[in-house]
Amino acid sequence: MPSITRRRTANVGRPTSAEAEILAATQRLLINGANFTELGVQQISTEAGVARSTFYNHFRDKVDLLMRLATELMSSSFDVTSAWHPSEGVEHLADVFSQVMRVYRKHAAVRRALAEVAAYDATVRDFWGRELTQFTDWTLTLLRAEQDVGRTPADLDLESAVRVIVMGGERALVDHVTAGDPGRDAAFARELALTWWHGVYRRPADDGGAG
Amino acid sequence: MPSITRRRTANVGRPTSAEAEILAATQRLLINGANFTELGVQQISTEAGVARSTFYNHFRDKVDLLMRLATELMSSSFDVTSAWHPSEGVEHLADVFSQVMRVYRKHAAVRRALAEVAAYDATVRDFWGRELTQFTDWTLTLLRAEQDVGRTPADLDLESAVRVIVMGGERALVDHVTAGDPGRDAAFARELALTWWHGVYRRPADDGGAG
DNA sequence: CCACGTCTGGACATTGTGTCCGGAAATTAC
DNA sequence: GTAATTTCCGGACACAATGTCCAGACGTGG
Repeated sequence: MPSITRRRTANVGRPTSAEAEILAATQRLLINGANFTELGVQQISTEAGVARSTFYNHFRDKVDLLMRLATELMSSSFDVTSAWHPSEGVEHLADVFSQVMRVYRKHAAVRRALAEVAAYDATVRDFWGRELTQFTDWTLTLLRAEQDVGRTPADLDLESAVRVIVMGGERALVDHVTAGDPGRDAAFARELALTWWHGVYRRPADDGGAG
Repeated sequence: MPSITRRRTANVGRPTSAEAEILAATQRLLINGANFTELGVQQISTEAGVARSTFYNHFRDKVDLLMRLATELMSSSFDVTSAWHPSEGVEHLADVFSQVMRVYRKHAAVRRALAEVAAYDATVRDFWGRELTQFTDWTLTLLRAEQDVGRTPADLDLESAVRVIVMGGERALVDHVTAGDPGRDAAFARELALTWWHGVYRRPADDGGAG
């Protein structure tokens, strides 16, 4: 893959140029349930009301387009999550998950596309992986601290626990958002929070130190 | 997609025909780390020492090939799992997960390919979904029974819990197998078992009713 | 030897990708 | 207003991969 290049030169003077049109069109198509992989450059261009060649004036290829969409849209759900701390208790954690779920629902289409392409494209996979690394690192730090203070069992296998929480959690969340009943978002968030909480602390609901 | 058709006519008379050759070659390529999506019919045929047209004599397309590989190889890890019952306790559950992990490691390549294609192909996604449905149903039944007997908290949201366990667990498992240290399979299995156990029962390690 | 089924190798139509270019159109600079 | 610059259009091109089709080679069993 060549370098990034192709930075717009005088985009400033033209607010809604073809570029924005293409990004919007792609989102529209994705939201309508289109499958990113079998979405041709032609279709995207047509939907955007733009010549196919124009697409290539702005994007190296479909993957480039997807990444741009992602960075543009993905108001990191990480910010929401990382604000939480065990001292705030389980119920608060459930609230956090609820918020994350809202973010997921909002950007569901793009996230679906990301997951889809990540399965077979290394570039996107790495990008996505980097995104998840934030969570992994954060969780690891948090769990280690809890363990040091003796709140979490000493025999907890940190690496495995983090994997179960981050990878597993992400997957369950996506599955709920794509297949579950939106009316039960809160219930799901609570269940997820409680499962992690008790799973990791391995004891009854002693509100996490109520402190 | 057309119907299933294409059943071998006189396969019996020739044990190791092109068909087996192709299946084996594909596995070889996958195990060597090849990406199923960017694996051309030409490459597969060449690797199998067979003409490209021969490929189409046996498989409708690449997806067909993948499904055949899958059903042939996937000695359901379900059998292993479904043999377990809560009365056997957590540690036994960890053993079960260890066994499942062995199955996963063995068929890792094909499973990776399945996950990959499932991301963008409906046929494979459905197939894969059906596979997971077994687990979902089983877990649901089990949890409901536990809840009826009052061993599991009444406020447990069944549907969500199942999602967290099955989808999340599968993902974490795959992640561990592909990215984790094989030497720590047991540790991971145990962590997974303990997290589910305590997460679902929400109380300390009262060995699950000890029978 | 003949019939049958399989394998071969190549031709073919089709679809999608990414590149390139000449000219139209619009924007900016002068 | 005119010239220069940039973008967009639309179409041509080369290239790669799919899936279909067929004529002929090959080998086995009757």
